[in-house]
Amino acid sequence: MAGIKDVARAAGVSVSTVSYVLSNKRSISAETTRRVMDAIRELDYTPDASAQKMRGVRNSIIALSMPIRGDINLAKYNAYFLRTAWEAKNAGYDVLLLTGEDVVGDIQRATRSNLVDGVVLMDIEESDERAAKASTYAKPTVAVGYPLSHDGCACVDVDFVQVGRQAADYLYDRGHRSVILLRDNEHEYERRSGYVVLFRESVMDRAEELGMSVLEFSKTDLAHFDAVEFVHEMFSDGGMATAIISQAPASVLDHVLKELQVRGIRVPEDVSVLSCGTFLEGEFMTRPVTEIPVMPELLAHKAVSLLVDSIEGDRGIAGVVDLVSPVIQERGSVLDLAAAGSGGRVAMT
Amino acid sequence: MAGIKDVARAAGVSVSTVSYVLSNKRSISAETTRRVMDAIRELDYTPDASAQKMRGVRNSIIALSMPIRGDINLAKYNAYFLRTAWEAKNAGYDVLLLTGEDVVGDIQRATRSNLVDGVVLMDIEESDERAAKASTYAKPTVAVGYPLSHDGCACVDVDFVQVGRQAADYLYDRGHRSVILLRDNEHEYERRSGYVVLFRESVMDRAEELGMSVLEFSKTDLAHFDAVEFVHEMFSDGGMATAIISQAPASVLDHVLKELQVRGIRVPEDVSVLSCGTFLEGEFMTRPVTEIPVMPELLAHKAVSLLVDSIEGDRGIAGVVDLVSPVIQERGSVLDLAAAGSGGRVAMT
DNA sequence: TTGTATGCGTTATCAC
DNA sequence: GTGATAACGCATACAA
Repeated sequence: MAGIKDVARAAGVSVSTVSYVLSNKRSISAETTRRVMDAIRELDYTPDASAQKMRGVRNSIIALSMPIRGDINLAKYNAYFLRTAWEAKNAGYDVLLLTGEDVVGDIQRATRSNLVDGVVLMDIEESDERAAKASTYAKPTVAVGYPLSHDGCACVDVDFVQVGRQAADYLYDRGHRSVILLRDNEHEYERRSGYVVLFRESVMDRAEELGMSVLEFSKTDLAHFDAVEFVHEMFSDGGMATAIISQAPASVLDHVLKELQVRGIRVPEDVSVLSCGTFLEGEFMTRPVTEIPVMPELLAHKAVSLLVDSIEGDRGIAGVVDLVSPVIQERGSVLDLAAAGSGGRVAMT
Repeated sequence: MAGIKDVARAAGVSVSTVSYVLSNKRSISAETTRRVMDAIRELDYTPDASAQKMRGVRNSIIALSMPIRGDINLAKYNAYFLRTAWEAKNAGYDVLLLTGEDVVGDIQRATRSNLVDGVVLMDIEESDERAAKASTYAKPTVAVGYPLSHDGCACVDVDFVQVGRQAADYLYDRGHRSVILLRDNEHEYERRSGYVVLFRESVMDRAEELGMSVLEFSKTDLAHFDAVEFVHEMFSDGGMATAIISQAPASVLDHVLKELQVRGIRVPEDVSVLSCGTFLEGEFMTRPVTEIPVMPELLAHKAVSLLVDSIEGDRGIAGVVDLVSPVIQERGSVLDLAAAGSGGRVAMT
């Protein structure tokens, strides 16, 4: 490959002139500029990235750590991953993928060797080793998620406590006094209670404050979930519940919708459905479901912005936490009992 | 960050000694080695990647170009993408993601600036600009796919001509003389005829040689596909066909399976189904379908191996084409008419 | 407006 | 077995 010296020779100038033409850091005569640019084109010259970096020029590469687990939800995963990659590129950064086994080691290596300028941690669990060891990384780090230990990095996540409150309030305001909570599968509860558990507790607390009864149903392991049993249990138990708050994956929820349909139970006329902490967009659903979704685009944007700010402003972001307020996505699967009861026909929200 | 000089000072040796301790390129006394290693640990020293690269040490980074199109099939996509990332890491390489708009420019920049050691092109179309311009990249390049112009890069793909022949032969050998070809959607035909069209032509050619009749059905655009119409048309047209060769996405094929089920048409007793060029593993199917799949793992492995060989052996691979032979995946959806007709009960394959 | 010289952190050559 | 130092390609302070 042609180097800056070759360009200089071809253009009949010194190397510094070539460098300055490229960086615009001092004025160069039009004639010289032209000759240099011609030589650059002629030789297909591209500055060597390593040499530039050694002179303190930024890499513009961020590491994206995304462990490949067996049980990931691809749709949700991609929503985060693709969007983060997009945001990074949009901010002028390339993305170095870190998917290895030795996650922490890889990140340490990539940051300490100055390979990357910053790190984004994806698919965060409650006890996330990557986040816990963030202070050992040599570059600013942002976690998309809210792990327990996060001293060394910034965190960006949906405020799941608010999601819980909002879910309870939303149903209460529409006249619901008895609901069923279809929990995420137990595996998730064990692993990433970070948000799964926060949400549950928040729902329960708020419901108690409001005097709303909540029945929990938790046998939602994807492989063994039995929608028939769920619907049966739900309606046999006094049949009090007027709404389902679902925290389960789209496929599980859809099984429930199908079973309801089979049994002639209408949504939302006979039972309302509200999905929380999910990302139903793009999933196939028997019918649209009102949801308080996680926000991949927003979180990805915030994470990358925060990181880039830190990189370019040389500001530390360790310990920063940005919890974004949930936004309900109405899709007509929740009935307003108050309105419906007060005369007119069913009022969808 | 601590540099090699700091380590040298801390260990009371010269920088070259430190370097040699790390590289094992000359014998160092045990005592010196110990002192140096201690200092390295003490200072958390990691060599600077750029400085190393300037001295000719390889980066161990490969670029992975994967354009994010709106209509990608995520499951299939991920199978390729994740596997390629895995293979790369396994070969000791990090992966730099290139998802931008200006694909060719990005690859040129990344290769010419020595940012990466090689390039893998994913999701190749028939007329793929990235592949066509591969000779302008400064590093070896492998395309996973088989584009028309590929002078500058190596190509790795399934041999779709063989897939077509094999599909025809497979059904013919089992007594089928009249089949329906459920084509991939027209959009794919326009865009990536690279393999979609190759396959179709091969099926048609081979069928003609064998004297097997093939009826084409092509209204398979995901959004508008009408399984009811398809099944109706299929069985109203004289009802000759005993098998379906499907080139359609999993979701489309599954609609067909469901419709067949609804109409009481059994698979494979009443009609056989063979899916080609798909990747049904992991997709939800009403019933298992015998398939001649694309081979993400194998192709990813071949692509990365080829690339790494080229990088580490400094061998050129431009123009190399590796077309792998298809392997049929039997899942009992094709009936052996010959065996079934010759006495015994249905023989599944 | 342009050229010369230095140094970034490392590896490898040469000297001891 | 170990140390001093040139060179990698570039950006910039300093000269002119």
